[in-house]
Amino acid sequence: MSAKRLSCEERKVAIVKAVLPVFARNGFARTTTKQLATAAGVSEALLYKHFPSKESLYAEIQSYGCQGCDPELESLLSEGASTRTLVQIVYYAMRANILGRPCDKMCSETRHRMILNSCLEDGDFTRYLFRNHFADHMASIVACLDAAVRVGDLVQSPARKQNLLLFVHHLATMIATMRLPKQPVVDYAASRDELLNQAVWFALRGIGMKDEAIRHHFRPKELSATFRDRP
Amino acid sequence: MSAKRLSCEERKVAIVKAVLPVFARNGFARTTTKQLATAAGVSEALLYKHFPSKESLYAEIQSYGCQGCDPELESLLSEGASTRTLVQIVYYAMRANILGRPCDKMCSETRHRMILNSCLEDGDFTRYLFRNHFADHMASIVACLDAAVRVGDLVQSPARKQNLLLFVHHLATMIATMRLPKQPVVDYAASRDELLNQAVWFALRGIGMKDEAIRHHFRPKELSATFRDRP
DNA sequence: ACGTTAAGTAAGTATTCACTCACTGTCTGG
DNA sequence: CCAGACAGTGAGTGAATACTTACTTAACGT
Repeated sequence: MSAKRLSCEERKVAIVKAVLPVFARNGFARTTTKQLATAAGVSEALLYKHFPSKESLYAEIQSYGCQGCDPELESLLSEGASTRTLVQIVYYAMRANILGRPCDKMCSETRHRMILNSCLEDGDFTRYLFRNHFADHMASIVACLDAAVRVGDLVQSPARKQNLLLFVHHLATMIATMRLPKQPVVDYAASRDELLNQAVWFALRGIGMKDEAIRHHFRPKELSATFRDRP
Repeated sequence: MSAKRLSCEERKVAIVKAVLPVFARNGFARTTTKQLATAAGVSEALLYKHFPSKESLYAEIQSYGCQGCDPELESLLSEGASTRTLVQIVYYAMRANILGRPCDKMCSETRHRMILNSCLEDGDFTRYLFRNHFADHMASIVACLDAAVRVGDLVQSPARKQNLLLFVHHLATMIATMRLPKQPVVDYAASRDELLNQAVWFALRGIGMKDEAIRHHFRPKELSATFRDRP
């Protein structure tokens, strides 16, 4: 084997990166340390030089997976609370799950597998992800909801605002889940783009947006172009 | 050990029943044949008398898990296509996932774990479940949508009708998924009943039901009583 | 140049796991 | 009552796997 010599930290990062998709694809128990070593291009022994156990390596990839930056979402949120922003956020969330994020540290599939694996186990990874990535933005998005209500684009809901947003996220996640196996689980009889549009409509109506407002602000083609063009 | 002597078929069924929740909880790879034997109250050797391999036993529990009858849903569907029926079905689907089905061969948690495990693997189980349990009823539920549109309770949706129903199901499934770990993944800041109501509102709005119609047909307390009272 | 440090590995070991075999006890039909 | 069929088990086996040990080699400061 004989890997190119790297510094301790470089090697650690290299291992984590290489190992992440393998763990995500097979789950913890089905992944052997040999597979991990091969994927990282090093010997098993070296794995154990850097990580005391398979478990700790798994923990490492989980925390690595958590520290995702989401520049697109950030810039969306900075645009100020409005119906328009709200629509863009819902579209973006749905798109990230159905079409995949364009520039992402780990691919969407890997992320989904980790989320589901986590929910089947202790839930730590997913909980952390929600607390950090979701909770932070929650306030800004709720502000959008309020703004939309104020201008009459949104009808108040009996549901807690935060839960409405969770529901949107849940829907997106589950659609992605259905596409995880090689042969998709359900047939939506629609292209990815069509499915995306259908899901966004459902979500926007679900949070209480009026049809006129949806039709006015949700222009699939423009939005699609907006996100494709970003770096 | 020495289990009570049963006929071949009885023992087979007994093993499958006993083993199902264990597989569901730990997933395939993390479950050992020893655990399975202990759960079934027999020796590992006997397991192998009845099933040629661990894999085949897993396959067996999957097909066993698929053949679920749903008498409540059946009776709902037989009531004729109407907005009222539609609301009841959405409520029932959501309730079954959030509160659990009252009388079920396997508990809701087991079912969810199997669904997710399946999506992370080949998807066969979940696909089969959709094809058999969902597709059969799909036509009747779509008829309800049509009926609701006809009487003006529902606004037509840009989304395929079947997909609207899938979206409802997805939401329900994901809410249940969040509750799988001992410590729930997200905090909805609501009791189960409140959450159920919030999710039903979201879903009904999502499929395009007008607020007046929802308020008119969705009476949580009555519905709750209806389903609690059934045998 | 050279000694120290640390990255890296080949070849293990102990254990666990899926699966087997040779055997025992018990029901049943004649 | 007994012979044979069959439910059931204890005690394995070989393969795989998580982890270790004893060693090699590249890098670098002085």
